[in-house]
Amino acid sequence: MELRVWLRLLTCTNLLDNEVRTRLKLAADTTLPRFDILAQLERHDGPMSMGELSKRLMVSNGNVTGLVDRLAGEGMVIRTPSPDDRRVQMVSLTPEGSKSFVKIAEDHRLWVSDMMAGLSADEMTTLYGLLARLKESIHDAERKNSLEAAE
Amino acid sequence: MELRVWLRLLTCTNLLDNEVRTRLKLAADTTLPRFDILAQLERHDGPMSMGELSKRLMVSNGNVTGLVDRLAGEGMVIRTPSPDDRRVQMVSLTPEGSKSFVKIAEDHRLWVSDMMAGLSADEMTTLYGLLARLKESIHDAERKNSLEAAE
DNA sequence: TTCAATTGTTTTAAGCTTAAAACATTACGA
DNA sequence: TCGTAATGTTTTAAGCTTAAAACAATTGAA
Repeated sequence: MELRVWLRLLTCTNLLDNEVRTRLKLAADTTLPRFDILAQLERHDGPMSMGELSKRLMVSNGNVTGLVDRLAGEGMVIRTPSPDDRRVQMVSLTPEGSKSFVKIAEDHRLWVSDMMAGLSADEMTTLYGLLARLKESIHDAERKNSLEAAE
Repeated sequence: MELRVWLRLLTCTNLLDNEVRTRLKLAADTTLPRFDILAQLERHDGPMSMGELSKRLMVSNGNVTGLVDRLAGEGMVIRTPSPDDRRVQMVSLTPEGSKSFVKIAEDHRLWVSDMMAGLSADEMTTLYGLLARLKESIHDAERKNSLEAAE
């Protein structure tokens, strides 16, 4: 049973994820990782260091370096050296990047709503709750596992 | 609300997925895509063509080429030309590949069960049902979307 | 029979991802 | 002050992934 739930969870996530990526490509000729960077920058409202971006997005430093390279090449973001610390690169949205993000973000919200439209409000609430429980369960298992490993 | 459910769905899937990948690496020094290939071959019981593998796993042909290259390098699978059609490459598990798969598959099942242990049988059933509903909802949205695109 | 379309596989180019190494700079203790 | 440890970023090597191009072989219609 656990394997079947896991398989279905994976199927749903992949369906949704692929659909979002496809539409992002078609509608805005961009990718999800790049969109995520723009989203973080927009939310933060002001320049952000590479390291902070990497921490917020929970991806490696090197990954952010490459993504920001491409976004900078597209004129969506700009890198500026920090005045306080010469190791640090600050990244900020250009006006074009900001404009582009706002436009896509609204589409993105609509796509997701659209794909979940078949579930009632009650079902959504129940699903939301169960996923919270699942998250806890996974965390518990991870904790238990790392304790065992530490022995 | 839809965005919040989506975010939580993604979080759960990524947690579980990353944990499985990490343990697969630690316990068997392999990767999920390679494990998936072995699983298909084991289930099929007999040689399988590259194209069939690619269709079953729902990934591109080129992707399978690379994965099978690596598995063959590790001695887990073997490629043999089809006697019927000289375009076709058949892939089969070696005894070592089969042995290795059986060992890992049992671990894999335990890991997943372990990470879902916090949910009751009722909760699992409810979650399973809701995910089925979600899957339908996504398919409906995709269908609607492709009809619009065809206009 | 012949040749054009189809089918099966591999290669190529590009992007995402990570871990680890390499660099650059800062911080801090002797 | 000096030198080492820590911190921030980039580079490198490896793997996964796709779409599209290239190849190889088969099929089928004229």
